[in-house]
Amino acid sequence: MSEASTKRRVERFDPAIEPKWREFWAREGIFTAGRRSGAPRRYILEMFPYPSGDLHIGHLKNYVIGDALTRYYVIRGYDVLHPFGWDAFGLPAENAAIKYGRHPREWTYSNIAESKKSLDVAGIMYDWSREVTTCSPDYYRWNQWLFQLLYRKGLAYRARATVNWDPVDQTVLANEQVDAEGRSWRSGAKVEKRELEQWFFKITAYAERLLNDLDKLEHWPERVRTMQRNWIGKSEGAEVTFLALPPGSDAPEDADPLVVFTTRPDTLWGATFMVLAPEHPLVAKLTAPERQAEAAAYIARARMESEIERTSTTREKSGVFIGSYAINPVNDERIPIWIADYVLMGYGTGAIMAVPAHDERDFEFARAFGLPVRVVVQPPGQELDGDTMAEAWPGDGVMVNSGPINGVPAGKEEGQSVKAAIAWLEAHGRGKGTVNYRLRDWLISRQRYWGTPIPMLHLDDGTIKPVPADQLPVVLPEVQDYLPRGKSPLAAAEHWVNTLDPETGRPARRDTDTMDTFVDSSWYFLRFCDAQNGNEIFSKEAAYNWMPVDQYIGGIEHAILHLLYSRFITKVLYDEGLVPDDEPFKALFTQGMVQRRVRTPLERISPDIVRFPEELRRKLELPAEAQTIEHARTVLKDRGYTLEAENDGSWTAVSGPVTMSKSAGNGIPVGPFVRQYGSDVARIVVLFAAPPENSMEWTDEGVAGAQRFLNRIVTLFGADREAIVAALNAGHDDLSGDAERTLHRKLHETIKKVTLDTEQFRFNTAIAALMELLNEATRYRADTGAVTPVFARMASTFARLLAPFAPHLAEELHLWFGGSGSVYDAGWPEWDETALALEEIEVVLQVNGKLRGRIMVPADADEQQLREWAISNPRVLSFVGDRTVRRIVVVPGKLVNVVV
RNA sequence: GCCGAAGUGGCGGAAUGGCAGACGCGACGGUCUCAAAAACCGUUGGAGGUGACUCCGUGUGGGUUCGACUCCCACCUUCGGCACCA
Repeated sequence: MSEASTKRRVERFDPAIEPKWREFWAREGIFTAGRRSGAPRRYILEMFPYPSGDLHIGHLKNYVIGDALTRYYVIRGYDVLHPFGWDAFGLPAENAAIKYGRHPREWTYSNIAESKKSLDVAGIMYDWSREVTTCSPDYYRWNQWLFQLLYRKGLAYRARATVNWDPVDQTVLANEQVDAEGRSWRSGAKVEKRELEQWFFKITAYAERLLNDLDKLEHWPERVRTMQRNWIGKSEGAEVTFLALPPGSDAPEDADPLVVFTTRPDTLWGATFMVLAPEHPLVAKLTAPERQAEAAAYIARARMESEIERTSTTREKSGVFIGSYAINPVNDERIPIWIADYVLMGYGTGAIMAVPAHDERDFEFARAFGLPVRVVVQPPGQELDGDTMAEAWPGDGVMVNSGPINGVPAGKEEGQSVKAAIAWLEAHGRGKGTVNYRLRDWLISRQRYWGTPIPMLHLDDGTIKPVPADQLPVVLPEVQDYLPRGKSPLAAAEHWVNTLDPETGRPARRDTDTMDTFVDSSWYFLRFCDAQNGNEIFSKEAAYNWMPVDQYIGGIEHAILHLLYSRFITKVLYDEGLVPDDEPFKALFTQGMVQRRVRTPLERISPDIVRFPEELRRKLELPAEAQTIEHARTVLKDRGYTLEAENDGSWTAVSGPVTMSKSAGNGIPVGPFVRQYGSDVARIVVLFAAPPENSMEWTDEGVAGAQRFLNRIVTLFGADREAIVAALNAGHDDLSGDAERTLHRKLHETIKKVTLDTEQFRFNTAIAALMELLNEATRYRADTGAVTPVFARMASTFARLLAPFAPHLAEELHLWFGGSGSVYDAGWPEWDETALALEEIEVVLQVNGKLRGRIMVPADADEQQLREWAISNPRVLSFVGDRTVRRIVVVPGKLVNVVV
């Protein structure tokens, strides 16, 4: 160890340097879009949050990733748009208002101020001149404009819909707010179904495009695309028209057409009964008088049940025969009509033909009620019998008992039974091939206060018309009581509700519902392109300038709803010619969660007995209040906890890693952490611990490691700052020494790795590469004992490579090394491939694929030479022994494998 | 049940057909100190050997290949999504 390094003073990374750089960035507008007009553009966006107030580290991860990418592209010379805003409408503000009597607006804006402060002290840099807040009339007026655009295009319509009704809170609930047992999350009451007039957006009109265009989104995670594909749920089949005979009639002229959807029209000849959803509109007419009571009871019961209960696969089949029959159009057979809750009104036509022999659900139903089973697909090598078969046969085979398609191979391909059956149906006018989607239209009405008023007028004669564009926004009125009482709280604002139709002067009532907040977030990324435009939703020019978003970053929990809605609205606006692309987000990255263990101290009541706190006991359902240490250890282990001894002899129960959250109480508040350790430390912890798509565990050890890394940077360069400036000015790098060449090569390897890794979101390995360079540099500095130009060049480059990950320290180093202005104007270093080349390289020698030795050879050694060196190598020879060499595989620059 | 992803040291992870375990954490040993912390240096997949070294090792079993953590087949486990969708 050299004299120089042992005497080196230990300096520490000081978080107190951070505030001045934040002020500097803001003052200089380093991260303001348009600062480098003419440079290549980049739009980087993190999903905007609901403003929940004070942020913890778990919230921060998303923003740290976006900030690192932004800084990387800014230092590379791009013109970057990196804006931020607030998804500020929604229930929490309203609930707080109900609970504390504070106005939702006041509550929301104070939360925004707090959240913004957390982002500021963390040094996450946005172009705040483009900030949007969805609860501001400046924003939601364009929500209303958008609603009216969809209305004009026939994509917004009004219809009756069944909603979840909480009889205790007297309010409508969203599907997500009803638990698996059909109870309200707030009141715990059993939710009822009610029919209400609601507004819908016709997203199903775009189902096919939303599905097909998923193939274009090659920079989206495959699992998100799969989830959207499943959600859209395309299935191809046929609609077949049966004739439903009223009870007691056999005359076809009395019959009503009854359309069913099926993906297996080829099995029509095996239909032995028909099932309608209990809500099906023809049920009332088709129910025989003597069946009336039973059917009504069944329908009432089904109505009480939640969707989840109804669609549970484990429950027994239930249903009621309603006393009438339908005529099967392929063979004119009369089959009984049942109602059963396993048929859903919302999918297909709400009616099915049941083919028990070849459908598992129909089979169960037939066996439960003793209905006949008729085989129409005979599988190869088996003889199915409808009376004895134990389960349905959904597989391949040959069509039998099927009139015109007998003998056709079963299947969906060309020349197989499904296509043949559709051809037959269409030729005879009894049905047609069709496509069905699981996706339903987007119900956007909410009977709640804190949202965008729906900008429509209802006239006394039943006419519904848009509020004229020049009267937008329809501003949310002030109300006394935010508690919904069956209607939106807006309905109580009489002076607001009652207005005049400006065209005719006739009295009109305003729509009292507000829009789903997912409407707000389905186009906010477009508003960022032109956030202050007071005349239009955004200018076409601004949208063409920035859209689509180059990189979108957010949580997997939005994989379906938000992303699907945004894609839909973007397509609508694309069809209007307002945006340049019909997809909003070119690339999507879904980050993992930040987790932290929860530590609960136990009370020690004797040397080997501990007492569990009440809360922990309840949470873990622990049997006893106090336990011996040994027993406590076992009991906790069964619940994923460990028991840890503290230095003072007390004991702590430690949970497994759980996602940081307010409710788990394990969040690390951003402000205090940043003041004590620095935002640069927090960033390194978050980015280095694991690949960003994985969840990561936040630990004290991780914090110490990140701190150590930054301290070692400061220690290595701090004392040498003047010498480094002098060496940088001294001119030529002397690469004649081995140590210098090694350091120079390591530097260029690092530039390459950090560049490529950062572009691929591999921040953990990029930072690992910087650590390796620091290790190499520390070694060099200790061995050389002097600041050489090569070392100085490395130091100044290091500052720039650090800029995406530890921005404050990067600026500080840049300043130390004589840089002027911001490190983000210093340019990103380029690597030199020639610097990566070695004169001598190590080649691996293998015998039968096993490593047996290494030799140093000139980098340009050819295959023949390598072959000779390998077979004359003593270690290789000793492993070859007296066996004959059968083959020699040479990979120049890498290895030689001798096969015997 | 169906679909998808993933299984590598004590831990987070690295290596995507060519030296398994980069980088970090932890642990152990040392230097400094009255002492501790910090910092620094060293060791750290397992087994064997005084040692140079040897054998084993990427969930399990097979396969392809001169060579497999990496590609293919089957299975096991874990996580996520969907789930009576006709």
